[in-house]
Amino acid sequence: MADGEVFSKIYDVVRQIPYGKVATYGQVAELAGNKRWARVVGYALHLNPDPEGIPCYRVVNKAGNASSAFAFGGINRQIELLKAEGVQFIDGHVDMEHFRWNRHIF
DNA sequence: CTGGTGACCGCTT
DNA sequence: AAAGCGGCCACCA
Repeated sequence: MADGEVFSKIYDVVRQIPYGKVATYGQVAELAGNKRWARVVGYALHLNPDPEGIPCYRVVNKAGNASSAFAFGGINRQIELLKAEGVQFIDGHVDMEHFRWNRHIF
């Protein structure tokens, strides 16, 4: 599988996101290898080949706001799922100050 | 086959 | 300090 090596890493990183935490596209991209892949991360999640194994709803932009193109039944659905995990929201955006996945880069 | 886009972010000036 | 631009991957027309 020479094609999709980056995608595989992105999916792997997203799967490593713990329960009750959220990660940003840039952070996932950075953990995947390069920060510039943030855009690729968005596309990778857009494909979302395994929504059950890849909690793309735990991935939000740096602003802490969910993507407007969320396709899980509505943008609200993602917020509801995150709230169900205990993630706090401030004025409609995630409290990145305390719920951002604090993971250090290898 | 080529061009352009997309759920984004960091860096440079 | 603020604003603007580019960049990487894969898929569609």
